[in-house]
Amino acid sequence: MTPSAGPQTHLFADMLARVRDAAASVLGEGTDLSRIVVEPPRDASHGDMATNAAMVLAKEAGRNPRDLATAIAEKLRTDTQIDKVDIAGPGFINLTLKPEVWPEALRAVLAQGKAYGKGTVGAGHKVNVEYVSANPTGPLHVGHGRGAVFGDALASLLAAAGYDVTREYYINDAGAQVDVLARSAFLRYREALGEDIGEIPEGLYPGDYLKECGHELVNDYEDSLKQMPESEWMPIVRRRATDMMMAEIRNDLARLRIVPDVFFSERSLIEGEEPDPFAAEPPPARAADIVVETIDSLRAQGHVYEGRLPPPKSGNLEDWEDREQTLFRSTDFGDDVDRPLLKSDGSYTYFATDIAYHKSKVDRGFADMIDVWGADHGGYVKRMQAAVKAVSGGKAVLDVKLVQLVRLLRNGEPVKMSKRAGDYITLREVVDEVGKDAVRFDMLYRKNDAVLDFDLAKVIEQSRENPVFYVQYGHARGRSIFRTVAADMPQLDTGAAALKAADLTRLTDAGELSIIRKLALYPRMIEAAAQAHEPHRVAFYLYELASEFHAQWTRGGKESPHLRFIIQDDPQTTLARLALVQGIVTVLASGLDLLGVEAPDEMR
RNA sequence: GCGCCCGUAGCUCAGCUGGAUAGAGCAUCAGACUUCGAAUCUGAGGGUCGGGAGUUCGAAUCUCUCCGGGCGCGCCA
Repeated sequence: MTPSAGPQTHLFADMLARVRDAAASVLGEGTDLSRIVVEPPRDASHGDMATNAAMVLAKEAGRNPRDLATAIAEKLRTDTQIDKVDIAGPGFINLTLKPEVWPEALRAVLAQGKAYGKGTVGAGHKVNVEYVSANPTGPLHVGHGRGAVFGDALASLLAAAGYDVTREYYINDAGAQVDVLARSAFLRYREALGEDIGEIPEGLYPGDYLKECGHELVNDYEDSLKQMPESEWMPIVRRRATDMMMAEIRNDLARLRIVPDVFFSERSLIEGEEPDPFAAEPPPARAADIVVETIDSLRAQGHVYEGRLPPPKSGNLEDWEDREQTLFRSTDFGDDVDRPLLKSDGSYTYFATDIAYHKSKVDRGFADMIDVWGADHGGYVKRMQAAVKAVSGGKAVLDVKLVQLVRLLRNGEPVKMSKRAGDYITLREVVDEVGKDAVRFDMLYRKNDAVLDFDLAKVIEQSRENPVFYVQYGHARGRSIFRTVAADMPQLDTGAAALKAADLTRLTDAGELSIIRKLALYPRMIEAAAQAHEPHRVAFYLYELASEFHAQWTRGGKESPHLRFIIQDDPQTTLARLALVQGIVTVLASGLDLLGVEAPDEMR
C-alpha cells in the first residue's frame, strides 16, 4: 500500500493499520485494537507520527507499557516506510517516516485533485440531516441561519466522508401557528380589497411581508373569499400563505448556498397532502393519516397507553388539568417521563406528528439521522431519541445537534428585536449586508454548542482580521503565484502533468515539509470531523493551513530569498514549490467548498 | 426541584473522542514592505483549564459534588 493508493486510504489510516498489525502480531489475534490512535505528535521533534498503542494495550496484556512498546517497536522497525522508531515518555511510540514518504503524500494531493480528502468511512451508509425546519410563518432570522449553515456544512462533510446524505427541511405547516398566519394573510387580503383594517390585532403576525399575499389572493379570488366562512377560506389562504413563505425561505437559503434535497410537509403526514410542494416528481400516494398509523403500530407493540401524568414542574399550573390521556411510554427508552400524543381538543401534539415524521425517515432507509435544532428545544431531545428507538426497533440512531443562539450586535451593542412588533432583522438582511461567505465562515468557526456573538459592524470593518478573509487570501495568494510565474517564466510548463512529475525531493525546507505534513492530515481531519459531526474542525484546519502558507511566503522575503516559491534561474526548484502551492490551493479550495465558502482567485 | 448545555490568557475561542511542556486570534509592547500580493509575517508578556474530591501509567477531556451562567420542564413548534 502506498499513500497514493487512492481515496480509500491516507497516510494516517495506513499507518494505523500497520501499527495494529504490529500490535496483533505481538499480542495475538483477538486483541481489542480499537483504542489505538495514530496522530501527529504535539512536538515535531518527536517525529512524524505517534501512537498510544502500548499504553492502551498494556493493562489487558498484563505488561508494562514501555516493555510492550519495545516489542511493538521492534515489529515496526521492519516496516519499509518507517525510518526511525523511538519510545518516549510513558510508552509513546514515535515514528519517523522515510523521507520519500512526504513527496509521495504531496503527489497524492496533486493526483487526486478535488477528490483528495474524500473518504470512505461512510460508504454504504445513508444519513438524513434535518435542519432549519422553521415555521413558515415569517422570514428566517439569524438563529435559523446558523442552524441552516451548520446543517448544510455537516451534510457536505458527511458526503465527503463517503456517506449517502440527504438534506431535509421539515415544514411545520400543520400547527395552530400556520392558522394564525392564514388569518393574518386574510386580513391583508381584506386590506388589498380596499378595506380599512386598522391596527393588526394582538396575536396575529403584523409584518408587511403578508401584504403581497393579500394582493395575490385578490388577483386570484377577487372578493369571493370574503363571502366564505373561515372553515372554507382557511385551507385556501393557509396553503397560499405557507407556499409563499416557503418560497421566501427557499430564496433566503439559496442566498446562503443552501439547497435542501427534500422539503417534508408536516401536514402531509396528517392529511395526505403532497409531502413536498417543490418536488420535481409527484410524490407517491400516501395513506390518509400516517400519524394514526404510527401511533397504532406503537400501541400494538405496547409503547402507547392511556394514563395520567404528574403535574408539570414549571410552576405554571393555570391550564393544568389532571386527566387520562394517550401517552407514549418514552421512559422505556431513556426519557424522564412519558409523553402525551394528543392535546385535549383531540388534535395531535407536535411530538406525535414528529414521531410519524421520523418513522418516515426510518421507512425511507435511514438508520443514521441527525437533527439540527435550536438550543431552546434541548428538552425535546430525549423523547425524540426514545421515539426513534421505538419506531425503528432500536435499529436507527438519532443524533441531535443543538445550535446555540446568535446574539446579533452592532459595534458591541445588541440589536433590538421584537418578533411580536414585527421589527426584527432578517437573515436575508444580514446576508445582504455582510455577504454569504462571512456569514457562513463566522458561524462555522465555532462549535455548535457555543453561544455566538455576531457583530455586523465588526464582520465588515475588521475584515482584515476576519478569519474568512485570511483563508480566502491564502487561496488567492496561491493562485497569484501561478499568474506571476506565467509572466516571469513563460517558458516553464506549470501544467498539472508537469507539477505531478516535479522533483519533490527538492522540498527540504522545514516550513515546506511542515506544510506537506499538514496537507497529509487533511483526509484524517475530514474523517474525524465527519464522525464527530463537527464541521467547525474544517474551518480551524483551513485557518491553520493558510497560516503556515502565509508564514512560508514571508520567509521568502529579503532575509531568505532562496525560499521564494519562484526562483527565476532554478526551474526545477520552482516547479517543486509550485507543486506545493498547488497542493495548498487544492486543499484550501476543497475545504472552503465543504463550508460553502468561495475560494477566490484574487481579492484585490 | 429535575434534565440538558456551557465555564480554558484582559476579550473571543480551539484543544483532534484520555496523551508528552494547555494553543490561536483580538488587545498591549517591540520589529519586517525599492517583496512571488503587508487582507501578510517575526518576537515578547499574559493561565489555580470555575472550586474540590475521585477513576489510572496519564484528566481541560471521564465520574461525583459544590459555585456561576444559559435553555427546557402536557395541549408552542
